[in-house]
Amino acid sequence: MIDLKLLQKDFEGMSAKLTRKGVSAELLTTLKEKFESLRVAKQEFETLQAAQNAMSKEFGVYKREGKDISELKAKVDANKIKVADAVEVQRERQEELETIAMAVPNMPDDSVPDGKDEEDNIELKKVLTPKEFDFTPKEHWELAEQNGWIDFERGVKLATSRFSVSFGMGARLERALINFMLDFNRERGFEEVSVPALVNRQALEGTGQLPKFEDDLYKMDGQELFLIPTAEVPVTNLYQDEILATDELPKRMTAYTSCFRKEAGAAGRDTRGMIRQHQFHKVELVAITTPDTSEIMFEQMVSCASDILTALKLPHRLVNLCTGDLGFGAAHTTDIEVWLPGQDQYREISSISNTRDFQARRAKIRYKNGKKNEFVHTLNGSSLAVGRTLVAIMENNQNEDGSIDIPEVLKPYLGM
RNA sequence: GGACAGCUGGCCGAGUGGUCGAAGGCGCUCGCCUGGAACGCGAGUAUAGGGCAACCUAUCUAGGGUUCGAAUCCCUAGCUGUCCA
Repeated sequence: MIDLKLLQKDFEGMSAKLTRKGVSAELLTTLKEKFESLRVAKQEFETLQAAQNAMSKEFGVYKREGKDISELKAKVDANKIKVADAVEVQRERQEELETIAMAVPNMPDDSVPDGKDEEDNIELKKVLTPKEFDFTPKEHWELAEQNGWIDFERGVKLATSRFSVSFGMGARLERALINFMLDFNRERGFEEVSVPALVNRQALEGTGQLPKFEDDLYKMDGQELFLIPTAEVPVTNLYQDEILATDELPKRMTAYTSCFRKEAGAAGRDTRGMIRQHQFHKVELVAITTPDTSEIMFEQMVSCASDILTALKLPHRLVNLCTGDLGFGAAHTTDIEVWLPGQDQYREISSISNTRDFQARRAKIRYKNGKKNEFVHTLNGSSLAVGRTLVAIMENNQNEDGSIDIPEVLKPYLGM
């Protein structure tokens, strides 16, 4: 959530930043007014409640001393009605404010380029040069089927479209990749955690998926539980509503989970193959830091993900997402795109974001800065999307006969 | 699935309608004591919000209710434990 106090203090500054994310100045003005009117309502309630408390105390004294209470009772009864009204007003205003405030995205950093969509993202650097093929490289679904690694039809039979099944070496490679990534992350100082794949509404509000993006989530029938779209949700929310000691920070965690997305807005995109599935494996990095160290952590997380690709000898590039492509909660994001020779283009395989205090404010994750409690910074990033990594291995390591070379670093994980 | 018991501050634990934001203990912080430490002694020690000082509001698992007034009574949910299926 954006800082509503800051909005009061520096309306111009915040409005300039949020306009770049398509938030209108009118909405922000409304928000500012609602915040102020909530403050007034709170004060009114507190004044009335203070009177009520004082009179109730007096009531006790009267009773003990055996005085006549009828006059006091009349006063207190009258005030009680006022208190009830004030509570109602306050609740209404609170709700109005939250409805608006929870749907406002994070402020983009100044370093985020303006832009409409991924076309406007800025390439930061390339790592490893794509290999020249002396034949036309195939796309991964062709290779996957030829090698018997992935069965797209049977996935659809079991569930619906955008589900697939891995067999044999395909399945083993997925498992090897997950283990390799988790080990790699652990060596970089990220503690492995294993978390629930179902979370409640509060968790999703904490990280920003709700209330705005409910359409893309799978919800349990008749229960306020959702399948996680990313491990970022359970892992970040581990510390929801907690005040962490400074020496506990930074918290660095890595988790492997399945992720579930309806892909409601992606009809027709990537319908073939396993680029865009409703269920996919992902190894995630999450960090919780003090505000002054979050950018250092960000660089470490980007390096971690990029170095995994380098270890797998997969060419990739880093791009700085533009305002139009930036996610709801992110202040800035670096995407890592892996080279897919079959598709003859770079495709997203990881996304690393610093949300600064945006999620911390929603999830109430704070730390003790001396005597004061302050919001932490939270960061998240994939390292990596497992299915897409497998796709990249297939396409980059293919031979003319369709066979695929196994990356050296994975061989120990495959007993080779 | 059924029955019962419980959920209080960092931890343990007292508290069954008003003087309880909460005794006592442990822990922690500071001071005294000491060559240094332990022991002992003294003081302090929840969180959030508003004024940003006095002070006020909220919080004893969560949500609702009764009452002038709730940690304390009632209802619902969650969790934990014990027993029975």
